[in-house]
Amino acid sequence: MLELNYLRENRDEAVERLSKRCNDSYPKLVDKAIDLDSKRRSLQVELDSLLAEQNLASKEIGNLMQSGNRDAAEGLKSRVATLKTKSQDLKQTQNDLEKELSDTLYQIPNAPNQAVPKGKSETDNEEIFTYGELPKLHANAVPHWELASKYNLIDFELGVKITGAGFPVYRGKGARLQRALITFFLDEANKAGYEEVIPPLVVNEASGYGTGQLPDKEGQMYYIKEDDFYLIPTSEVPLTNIYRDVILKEDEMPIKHTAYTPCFRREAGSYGKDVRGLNRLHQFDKVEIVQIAHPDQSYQILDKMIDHIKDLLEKLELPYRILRLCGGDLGFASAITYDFEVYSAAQDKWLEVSSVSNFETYQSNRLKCRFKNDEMKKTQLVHTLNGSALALPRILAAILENHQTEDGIQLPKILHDYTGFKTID
RNA sequence: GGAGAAGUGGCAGAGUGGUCGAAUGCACCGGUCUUGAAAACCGGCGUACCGCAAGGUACCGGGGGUUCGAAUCCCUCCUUCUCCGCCA
Repeated sequence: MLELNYLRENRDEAVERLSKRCNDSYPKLVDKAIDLDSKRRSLQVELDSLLAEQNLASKEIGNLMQSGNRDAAEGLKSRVATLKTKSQDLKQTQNDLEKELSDTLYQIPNAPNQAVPKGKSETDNEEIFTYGELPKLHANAVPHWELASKYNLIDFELGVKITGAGFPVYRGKGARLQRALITFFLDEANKAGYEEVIPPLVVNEASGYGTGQLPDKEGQMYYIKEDDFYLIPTSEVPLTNIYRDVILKEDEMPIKHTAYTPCFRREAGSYGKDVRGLNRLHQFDKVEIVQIAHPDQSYQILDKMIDHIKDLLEKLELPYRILRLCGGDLGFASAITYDFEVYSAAQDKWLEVSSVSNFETYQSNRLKCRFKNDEMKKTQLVHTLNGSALALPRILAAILENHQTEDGIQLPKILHDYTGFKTID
């Protein structure tokens, strides 16, 4: 969530930045939060002095008891009892205020960075970079789900039988290609200095709140009722939560982690178009990169993460474009997001394969992930960033579709050593 | 799953109702000494909120309760360890 200090001291700037999201309700929420906070603070002052008086009186009672002055002690006791009733009342009011304040803060998304274009929907996203020629396919080219079945790479129906729609079964060269891509992505991340992690695929409620999936995206996660656990929708959740309630040393940063994990998403409400084949699944594989960064460095780091992903896509010989998301399309917790889309030729579609974001202090504020600032001698919130590098299914779809020939699928050179085969035919 | 024990500052470890935000040791930071280092000695050394400051308030696994007063007593949840059972 946004920092109260920031809202208090830069109210107009916050409202201005939030306006990029094109939602009228935010200024009101900001003012409500500021108002609740100031009430809470003045209440705190009142409560503190009341408690100070109680504490003092209690010590005095102790002294009186020891010196055998019972009557005086009893007198003070009743005085304290009055104070206590009052302070308990105040405490209750304060708890209510705090609850209302945090509810309000949870409803305010991150304030977009200055570079984020104002806009309502994906049509307002800004294309900032393109790479590669759009491939010209042969006359009989088909979409990936047909290729998958033709070459026996993925069995969608079998997945329906075992589980349900959106849980494909990869097999044969399909499974091996998938594994090769995972290894390739992890190797590249390792080379770039990311420490590899194998995290839990199931997280508790606190972790869900830490990275901002809860409370707003509750319905998007699979939930295990008996244990109050959630299946991860992305490894961002366990990776970033490693640093929940942690105070780092300044020279430990930036911290860089990568992980391959399956990701689980209910995708409630997105049935219908765009769900064919690998385009949208309930379970999919992803390699993620995450950084915990010094606030002064996070935007440089964001650029490096972008370069890392560009490099992956270019090595895979896939045409792609980078979009800077407009305010309306920006994720709730993000200050700025770049989406990478590859061109999937047979569908004639751009498919999102990566999303790189700087969350600034929005997540770290919830996570309470801070560092000791050596100069200022203060603890300060870190910046968190993450990006997909990369999401597997759509990459697989694009590889199959773009590299198909009359005689089979020619794999990009970089993968040959990883797969052990060059073509699928 | 059954039985028992325990959770205190970065770590170790005291503290069983009052002056305890918490002894002590180690680690860490600053200083003295030294050509330099080590050792020794001196000082500092949790987080958050309010305050110009002095200072105040909260926090001893989480939550709740008893009491004028709780790290200390009670309830509950979580976690860890030991033993038994089960199992990859």
